[in-house]
Amino acid sequence: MKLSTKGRYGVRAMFDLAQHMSEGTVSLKSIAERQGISEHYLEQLIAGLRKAGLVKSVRGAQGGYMLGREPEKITVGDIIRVLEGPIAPTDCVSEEDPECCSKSEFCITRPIWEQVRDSIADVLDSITLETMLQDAQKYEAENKSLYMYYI
Amino acid sequence: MKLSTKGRYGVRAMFDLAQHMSEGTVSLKSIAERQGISEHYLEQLIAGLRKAGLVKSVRGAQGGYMLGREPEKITVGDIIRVLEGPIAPTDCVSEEDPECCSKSEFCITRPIWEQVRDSIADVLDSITLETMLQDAQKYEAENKSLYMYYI
DNA sequence: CAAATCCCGAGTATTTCAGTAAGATATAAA
DNA sequence: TTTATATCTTACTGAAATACTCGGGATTTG
Repeated sequence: MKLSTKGRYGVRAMFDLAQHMSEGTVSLKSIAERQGISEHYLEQLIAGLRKAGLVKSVRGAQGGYMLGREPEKITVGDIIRVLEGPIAPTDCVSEEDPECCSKSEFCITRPIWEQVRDSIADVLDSITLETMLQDAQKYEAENKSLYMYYI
Repeated sequence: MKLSTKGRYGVRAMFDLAQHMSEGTVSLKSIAERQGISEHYLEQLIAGLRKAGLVKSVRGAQGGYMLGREPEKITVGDIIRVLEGPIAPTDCVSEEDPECCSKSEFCITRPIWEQVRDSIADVLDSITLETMLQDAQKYEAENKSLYMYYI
């Protein structure tokens, strides 16, 4: 029941992009440096985010990435689903095409995993990049400015 | 963010034990057969459950296993924690000794993983073997008796 | 004693994770 | 037009986890 680095790095990279929205495009290199993530590895993750429309890219010199849409329209759930796959504590309750065990019409444990799935999805879908930006501003206003993103 | 077979098999085995409480001890072989789980593999899982006090064992012929305490005092969360470790979508918010990234006093993403952890724990801790037995009885009363446990 | 049963440690094939490496393609600036 | 700066793409790799299998030892009942 652990998130892999894909999901965690992905959320940090997307938040980094949200923080630097005003700069137009942001290079992968600068994100990787600020976040302490391998550049090549982040490249693979962001490729998925781009295909899903969560980021846009501009090639060539002075190119880079930017958010695919407004930060209030991107949830943590969106990012996690792209990078970790559909939310599913088990295959039989996957958000997309659940692989039900054909042997059973009824399973005593399935409702449990469904509840787990829904409670995770509720949390992740309730948090947008915009709410994260607001939280960050709150912390800064309280002079607790020493937050970082190394997870 | 997937449960492994350890947790899933473990919950099924414990529920099986709960269903056969009246029989005194239940052999590993009979649980494995009913649940369609490898006997040797289940042996390893139940060893952990025994060390945690969730099941008791009786050695020798006619021996077997039984619940370590009343089914209303055993939650799905208890079982999952033994077999999958502390609930923790990331190491930095683990239920036991979280490994915080020393680089940061404050992290914008940690509160998110804390919320995820707590929502999972709330679900798993709210369900006991007793509530599962009651659910099973309800289904049987409705003649929907074809439930199975193969996940 | 023999059979049934729990107990214990080691080995193993497969998959996933978390990258690394190498090069192709596109564009802005000199 | 060349060069530097970027994104894009595919392939490879070492380490760890997963989901078992295998072999044998200890304990109790009939």
